[in-house]
Amino acid sequence: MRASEFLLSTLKETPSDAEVISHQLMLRAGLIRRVAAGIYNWMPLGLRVLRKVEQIVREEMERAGALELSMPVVQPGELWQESGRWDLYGPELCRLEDRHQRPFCLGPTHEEVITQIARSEVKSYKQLPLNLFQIQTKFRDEIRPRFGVMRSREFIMKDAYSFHIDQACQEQTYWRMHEAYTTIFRRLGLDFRAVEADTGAIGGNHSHEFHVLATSGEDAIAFSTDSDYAANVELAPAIPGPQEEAGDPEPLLEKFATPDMTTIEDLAEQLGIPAQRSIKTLLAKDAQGDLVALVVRGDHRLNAVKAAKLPGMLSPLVLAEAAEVKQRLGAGFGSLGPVGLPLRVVVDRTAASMPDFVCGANEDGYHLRGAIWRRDVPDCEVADIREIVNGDPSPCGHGTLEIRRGIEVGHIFQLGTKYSEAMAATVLDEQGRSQPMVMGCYGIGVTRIVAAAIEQNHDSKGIIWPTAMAPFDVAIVPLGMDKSDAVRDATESLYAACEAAGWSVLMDDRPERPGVKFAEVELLGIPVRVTIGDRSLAEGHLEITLRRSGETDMVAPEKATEAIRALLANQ
RNA sequence: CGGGGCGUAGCGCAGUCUGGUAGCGCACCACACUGGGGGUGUGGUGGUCGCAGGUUCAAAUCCUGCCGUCCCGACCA
Repeated sequence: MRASEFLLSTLKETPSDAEVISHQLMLRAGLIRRVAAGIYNWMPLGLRVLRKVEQIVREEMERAGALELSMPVVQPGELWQESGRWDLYGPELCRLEDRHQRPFCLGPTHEEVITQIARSEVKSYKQLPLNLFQIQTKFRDEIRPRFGVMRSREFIMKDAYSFHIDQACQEQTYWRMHEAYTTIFRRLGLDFRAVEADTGAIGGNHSHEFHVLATSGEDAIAFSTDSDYAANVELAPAIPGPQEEAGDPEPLLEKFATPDMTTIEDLAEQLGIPAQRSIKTLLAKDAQGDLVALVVRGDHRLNAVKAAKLPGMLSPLVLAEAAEVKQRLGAGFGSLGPVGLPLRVVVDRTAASMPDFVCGANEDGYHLRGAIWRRDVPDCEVADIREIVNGDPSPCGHGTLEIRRGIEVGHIFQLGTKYSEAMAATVLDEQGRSQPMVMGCYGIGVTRIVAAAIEQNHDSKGIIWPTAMAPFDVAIVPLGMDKSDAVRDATESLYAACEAAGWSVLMDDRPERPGVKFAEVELLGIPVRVTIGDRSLAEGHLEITLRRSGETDMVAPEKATEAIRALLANQ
């Protein structure tokens, strides 16, 4: 590709409405342009990247035995009513009517359509298992689209759905997809982790999210320093440290005045009580609307996902209102404690291992010290309800947990028979009995991958593409091409040689100054740059510069393609 | 959905408080110089000042309504 024939729409300045680095760089490099909130054009340069990602995803899905198909973006409301999601999905589902006032929606996902396909095409267990995928535009009317294509309303997703006669077969495909995803992200050249995730409302034995690690990620994930264990922090079990020795003699329970102190920080700052020596008591509602006390150590946070899974609790977790607490218990939020509390009390395992503790006295302006679980709160339940923190022992038994941030780019889970039952997608088994098909579902955020890759791979000059995703493999930057026949000849012959070698090449044949060309190639993040100028040509070589390291090699023109091949293979 | 910010040329912004009929930098076009890191000069193109209504002799500026867009928040006691 000659730059003079391409649409390079780079910006020197950062658009003011872009906050995160990937969004800024995607706009500056001219990969995308905004059309409306959360809706973007993919410009020629950006589309090249997108297509590369899609192609790798497609190849690995096919290698793993999945078949590509294409389902519509516009879907009949009827199908969604059948699955029950027409009423459940909420305003994220963009609904519309056709000219006959029939309900339709823009597909935020395709379970309904795929299930309809399966029930009409698959009649026998002999046709199973079946794994179908598409790379398709989705629309989710997000409350708050943000971060460019990272959380946009219209986006491209690879979604695959598998159908099975039983759970065991589904598990096999599940792990095959796990492997395929691992290969995909490795081929893309991304630093990623597969992490155990919440199986959510649908259930199933497993669910894994694939995260690209980046400090700007929206999700927190925990992983072991010494093993492959990794989990979403929502899910990772919090293991108490070694049990502390009880004081001897046992401390006495003692009430003391704490005027205007209603937070753990107040106690720490004003009375010097370390947060690790106090506990905090939160109140949530159970399914009957009764209050339940949830207790964690002062320096820990409640994990709402874990707490919601306690027997009898509302899910998602609902915390109590201040007014109700005041009325029921006669004390404000900041003065609560488990001692003598006439409620069900659930204590986090780590808090329960404290030999004694400081807590609210259930009376405004007072706290208790010297409280001991066994003696003062004999009827409490103990459970894992806190958020893990850096340095917690790993649940796998090896090493400690480290928390890092990630961008979710893939998610695989087990659907069971939720949709096949709702939509009567059944097959006959070996005994001739009708069975709902067991389903799995596997998604990859294709457009999000592009942004995530930039979050992870950039510097002050711009994007640094992993080679597999780069819009061009090689940039040829001739200097003074219009003035020098030597430069022109060397450039044209290298261009032809690179094309012949099968690389995609951007040849900057524009009459721009060198600084402009260099800055642009660096902003675009093309992995290898070949600079051709009279100066170095006179000394018998071309300059080959790597985007990532900035290193430059001097190479004889006839050895150039060989050198480029080696560099591309190494990137 | 709640709170806040912003809307003036393709991009970044000033001008708004204190009303007088629109400006700067970048980009773009032409020419000249320059020619290995976003160069210099001269001359240009481009704007219903988000939209609608109101106040006024006069509105980018004041008032009202609407729209768009971005950010923050939506469990921590």
